[in-house]
Amino acid sequence: MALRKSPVRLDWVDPAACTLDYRLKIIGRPPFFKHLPTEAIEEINLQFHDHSYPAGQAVYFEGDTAEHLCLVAMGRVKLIRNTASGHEVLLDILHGGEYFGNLKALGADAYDETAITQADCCILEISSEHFEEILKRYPGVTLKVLTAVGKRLAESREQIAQLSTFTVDQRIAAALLRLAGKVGEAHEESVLIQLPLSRQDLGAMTGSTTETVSRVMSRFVEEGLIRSGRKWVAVTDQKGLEDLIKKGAVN
Amino acid sequence: MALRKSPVRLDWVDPAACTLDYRLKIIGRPPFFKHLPTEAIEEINLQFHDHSYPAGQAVYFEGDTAEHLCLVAMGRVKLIRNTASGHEVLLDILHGGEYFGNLKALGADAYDETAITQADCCILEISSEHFEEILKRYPGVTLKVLTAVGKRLAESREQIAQLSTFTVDQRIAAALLRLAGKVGEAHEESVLIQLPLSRQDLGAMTGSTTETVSRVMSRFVEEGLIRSGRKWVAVTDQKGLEDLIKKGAVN
DNA sequence: CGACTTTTTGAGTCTAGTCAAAACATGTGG
DNA sequence: CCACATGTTTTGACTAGACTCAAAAAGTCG
Repeated sequence: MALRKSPVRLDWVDPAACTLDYRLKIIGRPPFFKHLPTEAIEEINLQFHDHSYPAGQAVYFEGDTAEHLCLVAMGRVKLIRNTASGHEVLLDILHGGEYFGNLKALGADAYDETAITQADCCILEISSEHFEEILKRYPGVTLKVLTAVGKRLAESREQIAQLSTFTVDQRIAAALLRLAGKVGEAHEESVLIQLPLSRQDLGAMTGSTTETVSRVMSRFVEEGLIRSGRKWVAVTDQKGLEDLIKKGAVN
Repeated sequence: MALRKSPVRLDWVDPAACTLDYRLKIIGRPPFFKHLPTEAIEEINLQFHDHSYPAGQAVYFEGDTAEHLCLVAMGRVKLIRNTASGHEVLLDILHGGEYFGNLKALGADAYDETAITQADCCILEISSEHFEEILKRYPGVTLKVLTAVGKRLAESREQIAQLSTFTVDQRIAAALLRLAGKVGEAHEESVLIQLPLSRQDLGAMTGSTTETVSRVMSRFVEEGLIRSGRKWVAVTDQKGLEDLIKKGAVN
């Protein structure tokens, strides 16, 4: 069921790709800027600096002083925590228009996770101070930021509940559905998850191991729930995966 | 090693206990009100209503329309999520001065967890609208709320990392240390966790089962790390528990 | 093609869950 | 104050899900 070549196609990122037009589009995406008029976005744009990162490079490390709020303009960014035991936990994968830097810029001192580019990226960064100025100038934004963070908190708690009660099968199914909903690209028979996703990544997302993920995914393929190859996955039977998650209810 | 009677003593709560003085003290505790002058606290106080709940009663349920932000004045409140599989996940246990209601009041529609009193409680509640008015009147508060929510997000992510990589032993040790730090009461040889805490509660906190928690705790008692009885725990060897958590590093 | 990475498969082990029953506490009412 | 009803904790035996280690197979890229 695996294709010869990965069907995942990420936009090629060259440093010049972040045109003014594109920057404005990206800055207008986060829920806390979306409602602002074009002039405001243009003004805010002046405070952002863009940086290009090749795939696999760190934007910042866990423990660094939290000086920036970042927006993914192009590419994909992984948020990772390294535990004392040397294990890697993949907290989230972000794509165009999503913010990170965890808003530590506001009050806390250090980043509590590492941000690594998963593909070539263009990242827009704003300093803590400039962001606070924006909050002062556009008071409505603060409340929206609060809502956005609240949403992330809710998601984290959902994740906690899942890790606490789901089997590995269910956690993997949930992760695939979440990613499909987020960066899914509809094809004839399936929804392609538009990012390079290895078994190891999935293991780190679900609190499992590469080998176990591999076994489970092979079974999912046999059962016709997904199609998958090296570093790519497509969901073919969304309802089937959802049923698998609910199935725990029988216990 | 178990005492005949639980050493945990919670203040008795009678409906009249929430005197004006006490209310003002509690309202001044959350990080987002702490910095306000007395007059402001007094004004804010007028928007809060107090409610008494006997132990084991729900303040609100998961899915209810999120209409209130709450403060624990007296007693203890458990934040719980019920999964589709019928399992209970204990997200947090709150005590005097801590807020809950998850700030859904700001933007989102429904509570995403159930709040149940673990002991007799006095809860201060404020409506969504009144809270928003306060945010407008005291602009600095919004930013502090944001910081507070950000902190909870960071804690949740820590929790995710722990669930993903820790063994049950380590998760239980971490939970005990967290609770000891939060509601711990120093005694000669130990730190008593000042709340009624059953093995089942600990199971729900650590994504484990009553039986497993019981076995692990018995071992902890043997090893002199804790002392425990029916619905109470005291940490006797904090460093021992910390070592246990770090021990994963050997893997 | 050949070096490298990722994925798969296999066998063995162990942690933690399940089910069932006993032991223990606690509070109640006689 | 004792006996009973109830809820909590402990213990035991068994099972199974998932991890570990090791090696082979399959993709990918220069």
